[in-house]
Amino acid sequence: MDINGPVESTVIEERPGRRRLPPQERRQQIIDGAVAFFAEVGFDGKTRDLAKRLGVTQSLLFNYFATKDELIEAVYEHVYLNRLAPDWPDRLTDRSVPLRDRLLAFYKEYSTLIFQYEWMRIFISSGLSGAELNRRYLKHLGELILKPVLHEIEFAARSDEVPTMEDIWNLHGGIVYIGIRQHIYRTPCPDDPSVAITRAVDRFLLAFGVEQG
Amino acid sequence: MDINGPVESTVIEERPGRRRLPPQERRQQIIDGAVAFFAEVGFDGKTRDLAKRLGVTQSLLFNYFATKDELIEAVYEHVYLNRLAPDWPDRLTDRSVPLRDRLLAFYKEYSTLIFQYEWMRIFISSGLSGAELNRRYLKHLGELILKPVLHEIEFAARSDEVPTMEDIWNLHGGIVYIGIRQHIYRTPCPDDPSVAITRAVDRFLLAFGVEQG
DNA sequence: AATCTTATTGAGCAAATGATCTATAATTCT
DNA sequence: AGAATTATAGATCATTTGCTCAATAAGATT
Repeated sequence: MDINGPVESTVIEERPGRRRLPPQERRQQIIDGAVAFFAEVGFDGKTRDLAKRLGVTQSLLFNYFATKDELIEAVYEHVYLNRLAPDWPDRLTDRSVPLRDRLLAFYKEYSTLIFQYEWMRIFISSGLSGAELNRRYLKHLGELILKPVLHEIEFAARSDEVPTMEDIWNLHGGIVYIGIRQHIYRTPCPDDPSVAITRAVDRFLLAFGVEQG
Repeated sequence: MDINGPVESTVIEERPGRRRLPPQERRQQIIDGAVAFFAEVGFDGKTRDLAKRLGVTQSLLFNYFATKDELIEAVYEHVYLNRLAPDWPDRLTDRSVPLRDRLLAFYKEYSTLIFQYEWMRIFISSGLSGAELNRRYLKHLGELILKPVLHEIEFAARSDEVPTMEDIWNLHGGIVYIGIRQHIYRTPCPDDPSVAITRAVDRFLLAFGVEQG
């Protein structure tokens, strides 16, 4: 017996006629669709194709976004927003936790966030087209994440060598490259990148004599 | 006194009228211009803009290439061709040379080849758009370069750990990422990447106990 | 049930764009 | 120098594409 409310509400209604949605909701639906669409075909994808995929008229898009560029801007914001969790700087510098654990926790969490089709492709596309948000994101990443990582490794280093910022970018790049191979090049990749990440982090720490438990 | 022939022949003639070139030469000129153009604006750049940059009519382009896609294909071939020097597999496996020297020689040579505006951007653009040449290139890279590198490091390894193919891709990705930051993200980068490369290679070799002179 | 509000549609415009075709003039050959 | 060849230009076509606007109907209100 169905006592938990209308299950049929979860069934997608294939009603071919027009479907009237609250503007807020429709706007979000368009953005979500646009993210998936532009990730797949690039920002030169045609608004008519996007509309067709949404099951909606092309002219409707321009009711919610004055221009295509404005829609793309909304896509940027939706994708870039909250990708850098605000608590990472604190967690990365919490010296009550072994540095290796902090780094592994960060990169495993971060990689599940960014090793996603839509993020990877929109990130690279927007980088290619010189989007301001892209440069801002990388600057934030450097300042809020990588620079603290540098200092933590410096602090924990037991060897005479100490890492440079370029070394940190190298560590980071090697890891990000997994996502690039997966979603940009569409090359065969390990299903679970965490072992490659672990090994990369361990090699890095080893080079600077950081204790690894 | 000018006795060494007509110097003025090296002066670029700003003749505004039509300039008739041998087809072979014009074709090459168009390809070269297209490489620079598409690298800058992406493959959705307009043929009219390309023609204007070349100082030539748009219709002329279609005299040399039946379609825009055919032109792009020619751009791919021009850019991808001979990027992987055929002697690297041999040089990388020449055990009369210390492994570290071989790796450093390869990556310094390879990085000067690929850390270039046009290559980097066309490589990434073509990867995004799923070009077949891109996947073929990466497959070749893996088979002809990275797999030998793996075996050489395995052979030279003095630690109990031995690298995996994923580790090699990680080494490679960390290095390539320099070029991505430079030309895709247009982020501040070291003028000379060779010190970062050297340090990355040394960290890698250290992790597997390879002698480093 | 009738009315009102407005989200959505469908037709269509103006500019952009890939591609075509004929006229023109640069270069070569005789 | 004149004729022949053909690389190039200029005009133009057929679609495509971002965008507009008046008409329509879905859902809320009374």
